[in-house]
This record gives sequence, C-alpha cells and structure tokens, in this order.
Amino acid sequence: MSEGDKPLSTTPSSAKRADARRNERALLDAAASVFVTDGVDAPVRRIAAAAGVGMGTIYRHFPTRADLVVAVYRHQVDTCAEAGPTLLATAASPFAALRQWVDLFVDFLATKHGLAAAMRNDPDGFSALHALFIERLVPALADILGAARETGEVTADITPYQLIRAIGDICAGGERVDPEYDARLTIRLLLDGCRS
Amino acid sequence: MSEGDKPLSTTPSSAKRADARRNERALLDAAASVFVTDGVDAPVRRIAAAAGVGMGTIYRHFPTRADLVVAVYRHQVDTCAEAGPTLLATAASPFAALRQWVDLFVDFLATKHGLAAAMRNDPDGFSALHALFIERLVPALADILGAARETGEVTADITPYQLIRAIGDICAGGERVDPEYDARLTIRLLLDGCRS
DNA sequence: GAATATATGGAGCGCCGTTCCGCTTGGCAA
DNA sequence: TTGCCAAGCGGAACGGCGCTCCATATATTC
Repeated sequence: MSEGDKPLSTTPSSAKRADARRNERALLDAAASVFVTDGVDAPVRRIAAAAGVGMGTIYRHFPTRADLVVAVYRHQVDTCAEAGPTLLATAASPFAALRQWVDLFVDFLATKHGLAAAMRNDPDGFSALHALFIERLVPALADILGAARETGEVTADITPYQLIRAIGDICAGGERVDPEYDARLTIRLLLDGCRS
Repeated sequence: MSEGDKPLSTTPSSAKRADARRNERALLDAAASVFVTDGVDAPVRRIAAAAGVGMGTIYRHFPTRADLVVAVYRHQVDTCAEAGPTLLATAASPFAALRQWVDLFVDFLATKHGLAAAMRNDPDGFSALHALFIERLVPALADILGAARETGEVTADITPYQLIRAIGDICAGGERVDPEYDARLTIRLLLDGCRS
C-alpha cells in the first residue's frame, strides 16, 4: 500500500492517546478486582466486561494474559524484593531473615488464588511473570541466602532459584483449602532441611 | 413404564455385553498410550479417536476423566504401595527405606506428564484419583514414616498425608524440563528437614 | 473544520468438554 | 433359525473458552 516515505512531522508515537491511557488504567483496575474474586484464570471476556471495554482493547494493551498479570502485580513483587535488605538488617540472624522473607513471599502468593498454579500450568504464556520473579525476587533471596551461608546457618547446596521455585510449587499445591494440609509447615521443614 | 415384576430368569445384569467389554479395554489401551504422548490433559476426542469409538462411548464407560486416569494407573499405584514393606525389610534403616520409597513415588509421577499438575488443578474432578492415593499410598508411607520415627530418625511432626502431598506438589512443579531446577533435590532437602 | 493516525469493539473462528437421542447390535427365548 | 429388545453406540449439537481481524469511531494535528 503506502510507500512508507511519509515524513515524521507529527509527534513521534511516543505519547499514547488519552483514551488509550484511560482504558489501560481501567483494565488494570478491573483486572486487579476480578483476579481477587475469580482468580488469575478469570475469562478474558469477564475482565474486558468489568473494564467496560471490548475484546480488541484488552488484547491491544496486554497481548498475553501474563502481561496483564505482571502489570497488576509488579508493585507487590517490588515491595517483597525490597524488604530483603531491611529484614537482613533487623532480624536476629540471617536465617531468621530468611524465614521472615519467605513468609512474606508466601503471603504474597497466598492472596493470589491460582497464581502459582497458573504460572506452572502455562510456563510459556507466563514467561514474562517468570522473568519478573527472576529479575526481582531471585537476587533478593540470593542476598539473604548468601548471608545465611556465611554465618554457617545454611549449608545445603541449593540455589536461590531452586529454593524460590520450590516454595512457589509448594504454595501452588496449598492454595486449595484443605484442613489436612498446611503448605507453611512443608516450607518450614524445607528450610530446616537447608541447615546442616 | 414396567411394573418391575419381571422374574429374573435372564442373567442378572451383572455381566456386561461383549462389545462393551471390548470397547472398555480398547479405551484403556488407547488412553494409556495417549497419556504418554500427550499427557493426562489430552483432549477427550483424541482418546476416543485413538480407541476407534465415539464420544458417547467414552463417557459411558468413564463418566469423568479421573475415572479413566484411575483405571489406567491403578496397577502402578498398587505396585508402588506394595513396595513399602519390602523396602522396610531390606533397607539399611527405616529412613533409608523412606528415601527409597519416595524415589519410587517420584519415578512414578515423573513418567506421567502433567498428572500431579492435573490433580492439583482440578481436585474435584480428580477426587477419585485422590482417593486412590489416600487409600493405597498414604498407609504405605505411614508405615515407613512410623518406623523411621520409632528409631528416632524422623522427629518432625508431619503426617504421611502432608508429606505425600508436598512431594506431589514439588513434582508437579518439576515436571517441566528446566536444567536450573531439580525437584529431587528439593525433596531430598525436605526429607532432611524431617530429621532432627 | 478537515485530515489522518490511532484506538476501539464485537462478530467470528477453532478448540474444548459434555449431553442427548436415534440407530445398531449382542444375546436370549421361542 | 429367527425375532425381539434392552444395552450399547456414535456423533451432531450446545455453550464456553482464547484469540484475531477489520469496519468503525475518536483524539489529535494542522
């Protein structure tokens, strides 16, 4: 069609249109609310309806479900990651800080029905979320784990990535309410297993 | 319709028709083969096609997917459960037997792509499989765990159910190939955490 | 006010699980 | 051997899903 030689006299596409920004915000708010009630597996249609937009709009702003999930939870993930140094400074020992930080992470997962499971079920689709975790959480845990290893509290040869994934998997299984099963107990035992 | 006073001269309905039995066998074989290649989440249509039967037939014999899965794996589950006493008798110690039995269970799960995940994702749908596990595997593990506790090798206050579920969850997460992650290492640490 | 890139919405497609019912067939009685 | 009929069968059909596509509407610029 076009020869594509149009000069760029208009504002370079860096600024989005006002309605586009408004819809993106509406989508984020709606998704956050729907995720709480219906879980992160909520039908795309429902999220679009809650935001009062059409299917096309949601896919334009968030090509994959993971993009939406990442956008919604990025702030909370950051908060969790940033708590690492603080805990390390205030806790009685690095291992205590490790326990507290893991608690924080578990709390985060616990309020996100199906998040951990969804990530596991569709790792490719949620690769962006996976990347966010690697990028923010793994380094935070690495610091704490390293400190605990320096004091000799942790001797097991486990990587931060392995540990955080194990915790995620265990939480994924514990999301379902079951009085017989307590994911936190399993995690406590796992942490104990990391000691000598 | 009928008044129900028909005398029972015919064979009581306990015996199924020959073609029905043939189809059930064909479905079991087809499902076992499809599960290996496509995972336990394989579309129902595909299984029906592989068995050369229609949709109605598969639902007639196995009203839920879990019924089919249970039928396919029951034998392997039994084998795993029955290995418990043998291991306990031959292993160097109850804790060693525990490790070996858990290895067996992990092997079983490892060859069933998506089994553990499927059970977690749809616990209601797979309640029959869940029941099979509780019925066969929990007692087997309980014996080993009890023996290990008697010798003082295991001190943690964990129930057999909790332990087997934790292992299942960890395997569910480790099913995806990922050179960075080794589910067996996590499980080893967890077992270590069960010791003093 | 006109022009145009940008953004929108929802119909439509393909895949899924599951149901339902008209047709087929195995097995028994006569 | 034949006729009968309940047990068994197949697959069309339905509703719900994720995702795409493009005619239409709108914000923005000149």
